[in-house]
Amino acid sequence: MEKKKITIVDVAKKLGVSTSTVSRALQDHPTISQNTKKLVRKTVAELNYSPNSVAASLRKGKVNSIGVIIPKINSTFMSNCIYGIESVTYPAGYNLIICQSNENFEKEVHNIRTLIDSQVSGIMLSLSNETIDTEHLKNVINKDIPLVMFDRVDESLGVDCVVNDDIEISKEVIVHLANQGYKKIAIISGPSHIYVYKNRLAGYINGLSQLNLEKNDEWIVKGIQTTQEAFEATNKLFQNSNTPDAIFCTSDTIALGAIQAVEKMGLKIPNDIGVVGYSNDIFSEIIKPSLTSVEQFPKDIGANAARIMLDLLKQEDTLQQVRKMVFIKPSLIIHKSSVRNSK
Amino acid sequence: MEKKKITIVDVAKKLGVSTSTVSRALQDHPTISQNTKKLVRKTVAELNYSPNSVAASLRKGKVNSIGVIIPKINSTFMSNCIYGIESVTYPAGYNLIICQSNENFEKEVHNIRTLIDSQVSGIMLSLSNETIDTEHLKNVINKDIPLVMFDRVDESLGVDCVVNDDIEISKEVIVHLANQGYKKIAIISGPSHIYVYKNRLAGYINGLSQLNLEKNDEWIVKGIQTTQEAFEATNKLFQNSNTPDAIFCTSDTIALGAIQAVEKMGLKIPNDIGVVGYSNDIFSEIIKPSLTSVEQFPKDIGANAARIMLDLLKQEDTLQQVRKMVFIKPSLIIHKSSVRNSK
DNA sequence: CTGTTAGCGCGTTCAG
DNA sequence: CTGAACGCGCTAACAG
Repeated sequence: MEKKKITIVDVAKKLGVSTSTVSRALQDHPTISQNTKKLVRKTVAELNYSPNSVAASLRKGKVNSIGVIIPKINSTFMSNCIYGIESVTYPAGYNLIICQSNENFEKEVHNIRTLIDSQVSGIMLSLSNETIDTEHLKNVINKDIPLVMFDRVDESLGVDCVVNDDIEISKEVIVHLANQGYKKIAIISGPSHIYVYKNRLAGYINGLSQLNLEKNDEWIVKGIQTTQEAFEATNKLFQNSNTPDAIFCTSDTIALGAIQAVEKMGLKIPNDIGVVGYSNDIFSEIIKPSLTSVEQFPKDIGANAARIMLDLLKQEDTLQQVRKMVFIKPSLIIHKSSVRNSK
Repeated sequence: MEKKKITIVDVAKKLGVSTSTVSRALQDHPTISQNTKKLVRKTVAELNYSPNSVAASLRKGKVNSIGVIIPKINSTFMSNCIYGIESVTYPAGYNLIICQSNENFEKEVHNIRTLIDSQVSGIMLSLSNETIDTEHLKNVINKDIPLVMFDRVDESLGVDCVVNDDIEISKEVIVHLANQGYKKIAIISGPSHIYVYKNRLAGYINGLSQLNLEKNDEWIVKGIQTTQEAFEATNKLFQNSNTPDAIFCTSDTIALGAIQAVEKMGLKIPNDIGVVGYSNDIFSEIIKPSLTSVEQFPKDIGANAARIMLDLLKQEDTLQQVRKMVFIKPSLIIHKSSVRNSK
């Protein structure tokens, strides 16, 4: 029971017109009479014809899809980036082909190849953790395929990027803590080869300098990822003779471990120790004391990256060599963990 | 500065062979000599040629992508479904074209149209909240495009479905509460036209009957979605003369509102009132008391749905009329909110 | 083992 | 306002 695919030819035959007439009618071409258009639409509906966009793409040499490569889709941050991207690309008539690198370099390279072969109009990318070599991206650039990076970017490639303004907001965290009377601020951060952690640390150091606060290498802990690691790191932090009175944690996961350790030591948050997290997970408000945290705007990051992509897609011919770097400013959500009752 | 696209013709010319030889070599066709294959690969690399898969698709009448339509990508549940889908489809060589309906019926219909036009090999779908009419899906079925539904499904369409075993686990929730000595169990649930809530409610009623527990229409609250609504609903629940001693909330969002209301009334969880949530959000463990909740396995749902899709894609010709309904059993994660110190 | 030929379904000149 | 004819880039008969 083979079902024959109905093509534009079938529509044309049934109506006794040429295929070009049908094609034009479907695209609302101005030189086709209203009457013919109506007839065509009617026949299309009757035959339940759907245009083959693969054929159209081949003919036009253009595909209406944008490829997106992200490390993992099942993270709040990334899925919200996609959400933001889609909110911009959908109204513009583009489909999204979404690929995961799974933090794997080989897969990222493979994804790039597939997207190039699929003739996507452009590629939006957030790098995998493993990616150091970017030869595969140079290939994209060579082929003149518009490329926009977001969040996990490589600035050195000279492509448009959209990122969190991690440095600025981290400075702001320090200012906030200083305003609350904390003077000895430690940081527990993630691996420094990752773009975002590097910047959060930079903002911290920057903030300390600006406010002339004490800087102490023992108060700078890097490479922490899990709550458990953060718990241990915090304990170690308080084994020094000179102990901090506040901790800036560059993720909420880290903050959770820090809080557990601090409470176990019998110290009170926020009066003895101030704690600030990063990413404003759902639980920040719910835990006690509620956690001051940095809220990011992944939807805006995605939407901005998508807007740049659409611009790139429009100009295309005019090879203006402008390069954009967009910084999305996160906000500091102040809760109880960093607000002293009496300063 | 037009960059000329290099095609298979360019490769063939440079090598002095025919295009078919190149085509076959690239597909590792058995009748091509090893030597020619090596030569072709070399030339392909030199010219930086990438095959145009749009043209190949048109020729073959087959596209190696699967369309996925979900209500919203930025939910833990859905993004994990996608993760599960991708983990199965990627190794099989398929791309995912992901569309969001945004809980909007019109957009869902539009998405379906786009995917059909794109000639996707198959469509995987989780319905929008708004969707009641399923004419657009009948169109997919008519065109013999493999269709698999997951989570938010419509059983009446006769297509393969993968869902949570909501009924079973909800019964289990009731059994657990009964074991803890709760006898007057209320339910606060979402809109009943949504598949999952309908089933959770069914499981609840089923469980009560099975255990011969008191049934009371005043203890059945439907149509609740936000924490705020749950807060109010809980208050109302306790204005009756006959008040419950446990509440089964069919989402953690609802549970949060219920807990707030109960605590405000001065009742103690779990001794006065037991509370169970659904979905085991990250915060369930963190809040105090920690929340007993149902953990779902979205990755498994996605992976199973994807496996069915691949099967469908393989058989295709053999029109076996088998229909599958796969139930993924969630687990009950028992925390403090439902475990009485003294029964 | 390789070349020749035809055509997938559509959009777009160029003629009327 | 409409039709005829060509070709986008590739694969798959059919022939050698």
